[in-house]
Amino acid sequence: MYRTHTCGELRLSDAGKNVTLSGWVQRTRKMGGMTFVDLRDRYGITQLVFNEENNAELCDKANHLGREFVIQVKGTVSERSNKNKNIPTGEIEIIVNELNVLNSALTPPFTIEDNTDGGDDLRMKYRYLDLRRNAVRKNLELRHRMTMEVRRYLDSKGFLEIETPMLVGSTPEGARDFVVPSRMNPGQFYALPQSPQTLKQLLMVSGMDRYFQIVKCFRDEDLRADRQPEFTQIDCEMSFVEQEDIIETFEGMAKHLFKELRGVELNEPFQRMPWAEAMKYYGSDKPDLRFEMKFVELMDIMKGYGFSVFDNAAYIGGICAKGAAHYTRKQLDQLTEFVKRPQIGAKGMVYARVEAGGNVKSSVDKFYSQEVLQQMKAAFNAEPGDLILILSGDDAMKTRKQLCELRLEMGNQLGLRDKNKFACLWVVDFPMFEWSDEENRLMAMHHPFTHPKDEDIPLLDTDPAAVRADAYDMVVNGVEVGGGSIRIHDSQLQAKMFEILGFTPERAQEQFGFLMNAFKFGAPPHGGLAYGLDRWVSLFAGLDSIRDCIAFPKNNSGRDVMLDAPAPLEQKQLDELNLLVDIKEK
RNA sequence: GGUGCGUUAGUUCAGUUGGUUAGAAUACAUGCCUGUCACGCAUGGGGUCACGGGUUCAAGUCCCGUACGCACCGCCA
Repeated sequence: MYRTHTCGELRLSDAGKNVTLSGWVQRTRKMGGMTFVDLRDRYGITQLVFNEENNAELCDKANHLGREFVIQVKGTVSERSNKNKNIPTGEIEIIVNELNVLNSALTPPFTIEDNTDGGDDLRMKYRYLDLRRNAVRKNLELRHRMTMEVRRYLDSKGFLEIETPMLVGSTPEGARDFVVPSRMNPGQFYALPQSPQTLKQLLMVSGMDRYFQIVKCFRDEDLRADRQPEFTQIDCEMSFVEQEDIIETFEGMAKHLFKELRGVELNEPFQRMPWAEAMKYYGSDKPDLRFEMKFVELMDIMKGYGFSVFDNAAYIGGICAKGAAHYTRKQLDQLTEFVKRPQIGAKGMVYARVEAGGNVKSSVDKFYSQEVLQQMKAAFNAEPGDLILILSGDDAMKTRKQLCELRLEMGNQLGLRDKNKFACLWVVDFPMFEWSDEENRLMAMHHPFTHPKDEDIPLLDTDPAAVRADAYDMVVNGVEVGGGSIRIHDSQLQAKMFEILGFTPERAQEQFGFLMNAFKFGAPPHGGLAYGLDRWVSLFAGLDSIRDCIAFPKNNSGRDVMLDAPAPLEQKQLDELNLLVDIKEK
């Protein structure tokens, strides 16, 4: 038997027991004739003691243990004379009488400790060592508990977990597909699913009624800190439901997760905000509502006083940072530099401080009387000590996005984005379509199976860009943690949708005929939602990157540096698949 | 497809205006130390300054290119 206990479970009440432990050597400390060894496994650390006076040979053996050696020891649990209050096993230690080295180990390339000296790249290359560290292991444990709670909650609501295939057909809309060549069907390709969207809709046609799946999805797009080419969705679909039923079910699940995994009781219904309002007041479809700092539009107040930047603008708007009037000229210049960065793209920034007496002192005083500035102050409900920051531009949507960046930056600087505070929100009434300059046509904002709002259906013929959808996103702390919609279940309406999206009837039939045909055989009204598991875990663990909650993630270039994938195929494999590789010169 | 930052010891980093033998911490090895737990002390080994080219009497340092890493924009139904 390799062990009678783990390295995290022995306590003072176990004193006197003879035990066998196995694990990794965290570190050794030699104190003259005594040697202490910290033995680690995923449950904790237990201190081993070797004493030259008792057994010189054994102590010498312990002195030659290296970091990360795998050992087994037998000994007696003993109360420590000097207790360590920092670890759960700190009141006891093992007086060792037998030591077996099960495996030696090379010196690891970085220290296996909470505060490792290893950089990201190195830790990814030796991810199996990185996973020995508490920080990363805890994230995987949280992920496990989350999937267990998801299953428990959905099972209690009558959902069936059903697997859908990983080898499916490529679809034209949406992200690029990862494709898989078929050996048995020369020249033909599968694609890995971007999501099981159409399959889960077919399960509704099958009468499965309530489906879920914790499922890998694949998108061949560039990566970000919060985007991996393969990621995990909690994918759900329900029949005979309206938007309200789905929101109720999955708000319930969110509350369940908050309670079980974070100990946070959310009793109030989540805030709802139409998409148009989110864009108008926060410049984003995923506003961070941990802090207010709503946009105030100033066109009526500040246009027409000879300040040409504002006079020529299509949008003037600002935010009020409570109590930030103490910002120095240098700090304000840095904020101006921030909004002028190319990826944000503002031309400049106007600021105004509300002074102790209530006077407003702005960077554009020579254009505006105190009277106008007071009107502006009133529009913000600003008080003495507040700082007002204003952006303008000739494109309202772009300027709002710039203001959104500024708002988030001010939230950061003023410490308003506390990782232990949670602001949950449903963004609803998304537009059905958005214009694509690249494609020069309307594209589905959510996906082409989304049901338009009933009252907007007449607009499909007259003004499709104004049509709103029965689509909704859940946003927590400015992170889109999930989204879904009511689906079209009528083959006629679905055909019309493809027409608006620029599909010919033939092409729609070819790509999505399986779905439209299925709808002719009695499709129930249905809808659903998908949560991003990686993002939920990151949110609960307070991570900056979803990589930290994925056991073996890809790097920024989509590479697995541990496996060194992707890699070229051998010619034999290419031949078998009838593939020719022809890399174009750049 | 694009922008920014980075690449120096096993690791994390410093390296001044271009100027002698490239440093620190940590890790590693050896020795001392009988209650440590980030132990302490001493000694030691360890460098293709990412790669290629250029400027210069002289390049870790300046310039150009390439590769790789990170963040972001585009992209992500």
